Amino acid sequence: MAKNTTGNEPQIPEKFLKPYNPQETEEAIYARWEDSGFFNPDNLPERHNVPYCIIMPPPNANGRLHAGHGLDMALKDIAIRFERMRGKKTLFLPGADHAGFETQVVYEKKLEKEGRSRFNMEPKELYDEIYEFTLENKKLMEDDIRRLGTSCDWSREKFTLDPDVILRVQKTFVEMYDDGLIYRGKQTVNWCPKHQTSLSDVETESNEETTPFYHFKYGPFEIGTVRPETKFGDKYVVMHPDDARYEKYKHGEQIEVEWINGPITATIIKDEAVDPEFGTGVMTITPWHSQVDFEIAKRHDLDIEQIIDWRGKLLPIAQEFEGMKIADAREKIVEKLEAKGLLVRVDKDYKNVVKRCYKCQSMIEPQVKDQWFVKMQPLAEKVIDAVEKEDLIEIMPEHQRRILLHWMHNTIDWNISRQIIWGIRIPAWFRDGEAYVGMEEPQGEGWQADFDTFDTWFSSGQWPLVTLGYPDGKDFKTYYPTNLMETGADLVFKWVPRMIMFGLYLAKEVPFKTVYFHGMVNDANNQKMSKSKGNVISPIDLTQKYGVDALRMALVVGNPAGSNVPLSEEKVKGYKHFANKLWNVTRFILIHAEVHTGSNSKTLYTKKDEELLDEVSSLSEEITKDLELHRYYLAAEKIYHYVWHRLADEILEESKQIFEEGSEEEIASRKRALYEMLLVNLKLLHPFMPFVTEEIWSDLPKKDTDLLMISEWPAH
RNA sequence: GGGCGGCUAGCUCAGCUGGUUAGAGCGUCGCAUUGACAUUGCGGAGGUCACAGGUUCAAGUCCUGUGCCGCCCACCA
Repeated sequence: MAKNTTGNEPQIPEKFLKPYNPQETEEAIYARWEDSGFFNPDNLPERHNVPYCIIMPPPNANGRLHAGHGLDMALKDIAIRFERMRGKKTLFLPGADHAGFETQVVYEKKLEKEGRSRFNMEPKELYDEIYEFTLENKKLMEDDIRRLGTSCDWSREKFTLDPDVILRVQKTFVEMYDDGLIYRGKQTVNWCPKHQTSLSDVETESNEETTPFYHFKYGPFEIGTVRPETKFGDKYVVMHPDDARYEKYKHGEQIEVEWINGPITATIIKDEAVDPEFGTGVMTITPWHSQVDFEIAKRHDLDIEQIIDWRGKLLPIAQEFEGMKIADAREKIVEKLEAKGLLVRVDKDYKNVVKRCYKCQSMIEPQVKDQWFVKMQPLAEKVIDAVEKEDLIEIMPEHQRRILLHWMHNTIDWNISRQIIWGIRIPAWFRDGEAYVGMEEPQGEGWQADFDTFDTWFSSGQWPLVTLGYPDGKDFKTYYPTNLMETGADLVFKWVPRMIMFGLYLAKEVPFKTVYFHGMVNDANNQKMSKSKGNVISPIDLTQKYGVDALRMALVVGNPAGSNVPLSEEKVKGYKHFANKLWNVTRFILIHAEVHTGSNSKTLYTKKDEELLDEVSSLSEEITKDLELHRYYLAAEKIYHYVWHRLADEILEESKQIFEEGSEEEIASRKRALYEMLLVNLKLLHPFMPFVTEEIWSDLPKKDTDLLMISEWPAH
């Protein structure tokens, strides 16, 4: 108990005599919340009757959380805690993503370190190892989510490889196939020669690079290329049909030209894809290794030949260059053409856009491959109708709406086949060029199962549906469409439109009413965090140093929708000070409340104190409004400002004077008012700083609920 | 090539539908302070709101243009 030196000192809980120490309390508080059962909406008291649901974007189950997750979890948890206290029946549904390609890449790096390779492993062996690895990491990831104070219902947690999820995803594929929305086709795909898989466009990075641009003599023409190594099969020479310079050459005409490995017969093709303004207005084509060329070849029914194999080495067509890697072959081929007098000139500082694998930076090799494609146009149209015409989804910040729509207006068919083991199997079988799609293996001999797995976004696109148990689940009926989808701005392409698409296709309803995009969490200088720059800040380290509440405040204050937030240790430290300030405010109020509590509990408030209480009420209303409008950054700043600079700096200071010189009525009124103000402030702060507020609450002598987490919000 | 942002105090940024002398945090300078506060308080300095036009009784805020910075998308070989 408190030191009792004069005999008049108050009896306040001893813990308030020391500074607030988050490390000593956070774990126990989270356990209390979890044990209370109130994370599960089914256990909430009766007043919580209107459903409110947020589905957690499942973090990748292949490692710890990063600072971005910290913001992600904080914003959602603020919304959920606010709505829970307001009496909503709140479901915050957590999950974990197997993260197909991402995880496989992480695991391959691990194998590499051990001197192993996935290419020497049985598929089943590899799958089982990654599965085990993922389960281990999933636990760590979940610990981190708990650590951040996230009030989600763990009893409903979903993993993207849960059997029911797999089943649903496969069923969707079959249904879409039956509806004509999925087809198998030979198309140019983005092939990563290192990872041995095709990638979607969002899994590649396009950067402008300086590459030598070679000009060669090709019969009577001059052609340009940055990729001489693909030119072996070039037997078509293409020009624009209206190009007057080449009028005398007729479409389909054949000419003999001297080329890399001797004379070949070239065919003249006229096609409007050629830009007469670029170079000489003449090009040769390599349909297997270029999307544009492939399209031209298809239009004119030309031969299509593979030049580079799946590992990035030249095929027998290259004759003496067979088996060489691209980089080596390029040089040698140019030398040979030069020796033959066919090299006209080289532009050394030519700039062009090079596509690379977003994970390993290998140059993407366009390859032609049989893959499953989603026909995007009919699906995108539904999204456009829902978002643009019917305005069924509020998107924050507003400009992301335009970006999303722009993407939906310009979408191309989506390759969903991945040549990796770590994912959900595509339910298809092949026999003699015939394909069968269905949930069960077809009858008959000789069917070969498709080895490929789904692009991870094909399954996570259905996340709001599968987590709630579409189509028959009780939760689906209660919580779909969900209220808020809060996620990173980078997912405006990858994820959000796909969820809307699948939601409209399967459930005929948008999956969420509001989308809130947050920006990136950068370092203190607002530079992107990256391992190579060495400026990565671990959220968990920060919580250990300063407490979770401080981290949450630092991430949220001054961070409106869509903007990037610089995270500095100084800022986090500042909010640790704030937690302690609140702690001491409580101490002050408890001391005086205890000293002055007497028989006159019926004393009315003085006019002055009524005004103070009114002021808190209007603050509550303002903050409620801000939270309703998802202005978390403003709400957090306002309550911070009030507690520190109004309550502590002014009201408490003034109270000291009243306690010294005021009348008995004034003193009694003030001490009651202060206690009221403390209660309201703790409630207003709780969504932002759940731990310190709950910890204080647990020692208050008088309150409306045992746990602050489910106490009643002070405004409507 | 197309799209989207940003430009407000030394730094990081707020400023919602246009409305008094433009705000916060950090930093800085001065003063006070052993206290409810290890982590405190009070006060000060510091801004032609990127630039140029326009609309308006009124513009940081709306419109047009310019400049610089950043991000995203893109199949000119």
